[in-house]
Amino acid sequence: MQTKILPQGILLSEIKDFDLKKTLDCGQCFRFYQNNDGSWHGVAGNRPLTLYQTNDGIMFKNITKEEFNAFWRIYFDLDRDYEAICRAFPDSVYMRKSARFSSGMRVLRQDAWETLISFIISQNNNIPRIKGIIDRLCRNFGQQCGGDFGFPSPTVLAELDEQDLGILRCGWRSAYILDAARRVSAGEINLKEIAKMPIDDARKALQKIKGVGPKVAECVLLYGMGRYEAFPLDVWMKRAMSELFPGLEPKSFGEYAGIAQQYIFHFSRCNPDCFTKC
DNA sequence: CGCCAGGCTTCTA
DNA sequence: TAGAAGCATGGC
Repeated sequence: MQTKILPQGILLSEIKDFDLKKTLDCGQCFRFYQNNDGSWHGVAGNRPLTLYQTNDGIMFKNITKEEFNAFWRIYFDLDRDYEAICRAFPDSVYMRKSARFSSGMRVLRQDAWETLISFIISQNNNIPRIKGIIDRLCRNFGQQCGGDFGFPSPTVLAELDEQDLGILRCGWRSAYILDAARRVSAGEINLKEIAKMPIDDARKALQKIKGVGPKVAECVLLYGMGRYEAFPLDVWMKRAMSELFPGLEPKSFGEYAGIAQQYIFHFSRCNPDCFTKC
């Protein structure tokens, strides 16, 4: 991996396994959108970013090398060798198909709070609407940063009530958002502590929040706490496990099971005919 | 228009 | 303690 400082920003080259579309459009984050010119724009926390793929590599527009190294390099998990991780996955036809189909996708290291709220919103919902609700959440209650809006803090949301959240049009999820905000804001739930706990303790701690069950907790651990052994099982993954990986369980996929999960999720969503028709 | 969405809580047997 | 109903909203 090499970085070059150019007038437009930081150009990242000689990087293996980094595909922007697969990474930003696979249902792990909800704040990035593709522009008409093919570039991507989004916000993580309070940091906006525009980036695009060129013949020479990936351009991170208008940022300093310091910001790249201190934040985006970690966010995009650029120091991990995905090829080596793939070699350690179980020897299975559908594992190989999933890894090949999804190659270039990286599992992001997002903020735990933002991930918690995002996946509370995601339940029994579809991705376009999830993105819309999160956009309204940030526009109405987030801090303005340039032309964008950051993700609102727990303390800001904890002061609101269900009427205030009506503007989100997120239905019954607003009670869950408020419960999470109040507990985190009060220190009753400490996300930094939870991130370091043994994983079963962390799961239990997260599920104390209203509206957080096994699936949402697993997503927070994987996408928001860098716990790569976490393995979210949604309806698609449950089906994939029983039909494509009979006899295997999350643990069978090892230390980086979460990456395997993301590959399999993407593969099976894009190829629903891989399941036996009945 | 009707079905369904990266589930969870609550109710019922 | 397992299984199903109910949940608000809108994308397709």
